[in-house]
Amino acid sequence: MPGNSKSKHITIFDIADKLGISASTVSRALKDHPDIKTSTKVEVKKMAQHMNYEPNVIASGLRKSVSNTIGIIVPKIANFFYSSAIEGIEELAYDLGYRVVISQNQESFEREVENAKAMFLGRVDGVLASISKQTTSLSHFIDLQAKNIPIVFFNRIPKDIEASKVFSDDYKGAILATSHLVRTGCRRLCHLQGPKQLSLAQNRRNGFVNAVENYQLKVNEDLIIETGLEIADGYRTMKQILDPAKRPDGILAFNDRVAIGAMKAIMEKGLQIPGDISVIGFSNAPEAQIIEPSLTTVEQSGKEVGKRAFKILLDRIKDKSLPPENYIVDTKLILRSSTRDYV
Amino acid sequence: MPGNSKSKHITIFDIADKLGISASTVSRALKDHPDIKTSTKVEVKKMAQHMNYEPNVIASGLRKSVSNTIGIIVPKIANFFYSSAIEGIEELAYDLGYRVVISQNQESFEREVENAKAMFLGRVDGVLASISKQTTSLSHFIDLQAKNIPIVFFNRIPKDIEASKVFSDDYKGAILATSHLVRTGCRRLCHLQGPKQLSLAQNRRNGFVNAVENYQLKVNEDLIIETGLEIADGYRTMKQILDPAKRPDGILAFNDRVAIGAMKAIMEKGLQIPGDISVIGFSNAPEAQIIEPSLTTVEQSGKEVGKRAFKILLDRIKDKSLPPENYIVDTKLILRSSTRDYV
DNA sequence: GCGTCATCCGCAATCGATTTCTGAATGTTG
DNA sequence: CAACATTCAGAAATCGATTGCGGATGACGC
Repeated sequence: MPGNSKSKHITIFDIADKLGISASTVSRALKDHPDIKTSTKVEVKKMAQHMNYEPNVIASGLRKSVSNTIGIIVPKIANFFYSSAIEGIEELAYDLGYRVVISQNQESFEREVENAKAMFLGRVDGVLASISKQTTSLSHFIDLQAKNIPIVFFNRIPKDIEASKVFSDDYKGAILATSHLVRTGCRRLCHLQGPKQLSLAQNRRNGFVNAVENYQLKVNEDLIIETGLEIADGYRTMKQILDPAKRPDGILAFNDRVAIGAMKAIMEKGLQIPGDISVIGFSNAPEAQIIEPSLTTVEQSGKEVGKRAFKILLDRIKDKSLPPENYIVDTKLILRSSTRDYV
Repeated sequence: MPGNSKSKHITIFDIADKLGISASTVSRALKDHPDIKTSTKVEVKKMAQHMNYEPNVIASGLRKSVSNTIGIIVPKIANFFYSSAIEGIEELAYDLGYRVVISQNQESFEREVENAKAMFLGRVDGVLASISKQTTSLSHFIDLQAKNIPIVFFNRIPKDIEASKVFSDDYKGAILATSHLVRTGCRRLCHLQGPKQLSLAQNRRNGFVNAVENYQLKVNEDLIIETGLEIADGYRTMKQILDPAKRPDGILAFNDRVAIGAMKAIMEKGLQIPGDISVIGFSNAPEAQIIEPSLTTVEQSGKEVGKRAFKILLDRIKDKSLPPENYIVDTKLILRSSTRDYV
């Protein structure tokens, strides 16, 4: 318990009084302003330390109109990809003295609009956002930009907006995965596609289609089916196409959870994975290693995406005139047991 | 694009000028101060809306010395329990106009101390914290309290501190789980115990021991083994006790991940779950439903814990004189396929 | 001895909202 | 119509740090 901590905060005035100098000198001394001579600086710093001075970032922020805070908008925090991304962002931000405030849109457009507004009210210095699956209009983000708050979109990115974007190479990932299915003997390929509005769903689909065509195989439109994001969605959708006559022998799912749902449906039918049907997911979520057989999947590092997005945002906070920048985080295929070996 | 949005923020002075009144009147009118007559209030509010005025929370916070921000310290965001807790907290906080800033201690004591300090610097109105597994000293939290910042600990709670605490009923959960093992025929019971410093590990252990004793069974100290938090820990530890002579027939693991590691080790040996060995986890993480056989586990709702903790914190932010309050969130056993049915 | 500079530091304004103090205008009562 | 109460609203101080401008001091040259 050092000294007289009267629950009152120490200010630069307190230091100034103690030293018989002015607050402005204290302020300058503390930040090594050249106008202040070294001996004074030393004295001030010593006293500041002695008095346990901690600058009030609120006051400083008011004056400088910065908050040293960045805002994150994600669909749902309790989702491995997003919590990983946040983890990555927080790590970097923390070391640079930035605070990270979080809000979730819960896949709701209205909520996302509110989130964006709250970010403005909170005077964040910049925003990292992943849009909800409902989002079509972007005016809430454009408003933010108009107020000179830089935005970097990550993972779930909107198309029609001039802004920096960071996302995984879904297209390449889908190509890799689909090619692997073909090269390990699959011929009737199926894609359990994600919500159409999401550009990453489109990219995965395009990768799938192009890879199939590359191998001179027929793209069976009946086997490209839009589904949801959850295990139940994969399960339900898969059940519909397990009819022996038309069933696929290789599946690229929109994500790992959908893949797992599909696997459950397949195994329930008594079919073998990968013997009868190979399955590949997307994300490399923790569940992918748990399911039996373990799930071959396209790895997307949420942490890496988050970090990249943060770096790009930081540059734009420091220099608002920088043009938008896109960054595509590499993906790779993680081979596990839900696909066959090469023949 | 409404009007002249010169990227300059609208202030109460701008409104005052436009209306030919003073800023103080605007301030009062906007918050329905009785000194202001209704007609003025209406005018001011209309103009505020018209000019797209948004109060500057930084400035208001500086004056009122509040930040409408609460801080959360967790070990790791990308962990289902914590991300669920944060999700719950954020939901409540958002609707009440509180911002949520997050930092993770990464299971490091030093980092936690820094986190706590950063919370103070950021002038948060209150803190929700889960301590790292390394934490023994608590002076960083006591400092925070001394500065009049209320703290509510959740889940990972320290013992020796006068503060509000919210945690799951680990003791009861362990009793329920252990009793279930006994009642479904297990006789040689094993507990893969979590890090000793964590009080929740102690509570689970105590529940386990007491339940075993309740059934007049012998508590085999060799089968109470301290392990880590991860799949690999469960796997490694389990392997050591699969010696046919001494192997257990029922296991209560510290958490689901440890349980899953243990299951992998058991199945690798060719043993049946639950035929030869029953396994119960703790948490009801998403992985518990994925593993085959699906894992019987003690459910702990991170969301519920987070919400409770936030409510208690909020009360203490509003009235700093409130005494500490403890809340124990109920747990229940989720029966799945890693345990036998009743005979 | 006086002007010129450089060095060092303080005054006061500023950021935007809030709040205390104060006073003017209006209304009420005898 | 005087005396007093009530209503309403402005001026200015405040929160704490920052910063443009300028004052004070001393060194130096001519």
